[in-house]
Amino acid sequence: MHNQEIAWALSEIADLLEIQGEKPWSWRKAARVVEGLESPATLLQARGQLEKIPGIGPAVAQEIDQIVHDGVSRRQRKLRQQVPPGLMEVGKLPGIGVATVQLFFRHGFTTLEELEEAARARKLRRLPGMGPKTEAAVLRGIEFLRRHHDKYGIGIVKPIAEDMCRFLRQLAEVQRAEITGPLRRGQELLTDVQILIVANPVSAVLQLLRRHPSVEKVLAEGPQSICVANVFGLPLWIEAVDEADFARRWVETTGPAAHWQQLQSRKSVTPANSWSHYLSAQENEEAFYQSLGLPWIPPELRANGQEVAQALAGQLPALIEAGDLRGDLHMHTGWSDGVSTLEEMIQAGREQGYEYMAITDHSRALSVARGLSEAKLQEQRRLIRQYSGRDKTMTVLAGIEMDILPDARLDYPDELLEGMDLVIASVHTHLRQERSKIHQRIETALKNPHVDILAHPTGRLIGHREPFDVDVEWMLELAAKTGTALEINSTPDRLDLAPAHARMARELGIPIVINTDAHDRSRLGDIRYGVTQARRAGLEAEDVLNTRPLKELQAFLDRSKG
DNA sequence: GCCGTTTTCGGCCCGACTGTTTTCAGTCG
Repeated sequence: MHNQEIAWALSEIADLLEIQGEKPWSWRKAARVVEGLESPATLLQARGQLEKIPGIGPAVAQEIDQIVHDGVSRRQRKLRQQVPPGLMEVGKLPGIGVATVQLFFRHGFTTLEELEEAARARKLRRLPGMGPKTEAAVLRGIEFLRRHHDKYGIGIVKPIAEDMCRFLRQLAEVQRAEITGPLRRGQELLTDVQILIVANPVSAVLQLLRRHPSVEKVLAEGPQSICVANVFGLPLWIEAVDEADFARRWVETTGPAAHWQQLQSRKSVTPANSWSHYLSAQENEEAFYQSLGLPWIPPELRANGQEVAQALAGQLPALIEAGDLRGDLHMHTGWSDGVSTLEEMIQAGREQGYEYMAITDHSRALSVARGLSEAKLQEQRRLIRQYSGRDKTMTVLAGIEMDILPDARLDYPDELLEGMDLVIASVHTHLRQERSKIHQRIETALKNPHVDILAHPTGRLIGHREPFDVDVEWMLELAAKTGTALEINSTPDRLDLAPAHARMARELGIPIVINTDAHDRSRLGDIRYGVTQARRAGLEAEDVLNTRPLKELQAFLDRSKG
């Protein structure tokens, strides 16, 4: 069982307890701790070492025992019975907290449907503490949730799919197992996992899958395929194909439909009668595309079919790869709201094989995140430079993720910023300001000569929160003028800039950086999601600032300070 | 529920805005 699955179970317990009026601090903390564990919690559980982890006491440890053993704990089952299932959904509405959920519950509203009906009938505004605005917000929120219904973020889906592929590959009956479908194209939100296998005998593999410990139930089944749901209801499709047909089916299932249709229309230009011949003969994608007179098109570029014309014209970009990155320029430590220590983060950066990295904790205004006072920041900077000086193989930059304040001022004075190796500016608060105010804030940051990078430029949280009200084209044009770099944030919930915007940024010649924003050393690996995002935007290594050698990066950072 | 003491009980990230109210509870990051 994946640590993430255990963390979700603990979070669910926390949510359920909270709705019942309890204060489940330790359950939330335990969830966060388990999520960030280096080694599998199942292993620690088997060795009886769970309780040794700070944040996990006897009660939580016992809970994890049961979750690992049975998939759910007794407490979870009991709590689920006590709380109407629809209420959990209600709690996800933006602007609706526990207290309001409880209020709704007391007045007999336990599902989104009931709430929607009441809101439309203008009855919700009559509840104590409610008004027309909240009523409208509830309707907007319901619409938002509907749009993201049954969708899972790539950060959740990909590890599950990879675990399943690993499991399949180590079976003697399986010759090949590959992720396919929208996940392979790097889509941000997904409804399922699709895996293509070559196996013999197929029936033995399907039989095994039915009894796989992560499988909660079988949703559909045929002679060549099976669809199972894991404990969190995520459907996994596993389809077996003949080895000779693998490449064709892999391309077809990777999709999307428009890309496949374009390929089919190429049948006429390939040698006579060869379509079916090539289709069955090819076992790898390169050969398959070649048979259609095309170079191989990376999955991230497969879209509306225009990429086929681009490929024909020999204009496919040489997409950036994870190995091109020489450093990560945005991460947190325990000095602010990170989990790992400064030393641990630096060590983790070393293990990533980076040439350089930047420590960028939060600034003082973000008190929730224990943002650093000026004195603390200077103390940290001193420490970082000590570490960096000791290591000849990797440079650690002393940076800061500085808040852009609600009144469009920056959180630190220029004199302090000037002394930092790297300055990131971010909007974290007052996200619902009107556009003119948001623009004013972004303008201040971009125009400041000490600001090197604007982080998560639109503030979106995929599936949770819309971007703040910003005219992205306006922002990109300004960034191009000021020469400020824009970030592709690799946190799977953010992936901000979105590919379309990153593409525009590239066209405008804006330096782009791919960062993790890791709050935990184990999350430095999330950089791959940012790279996927960059590939979907058609970015090449040279478009990305942190693929460049330290000297060139340094030249960029010093550009405005001379 | 967990932790760490000023060690067996109290604190648990905290300040400001929003939408509702006429002084504040609730939400958010």
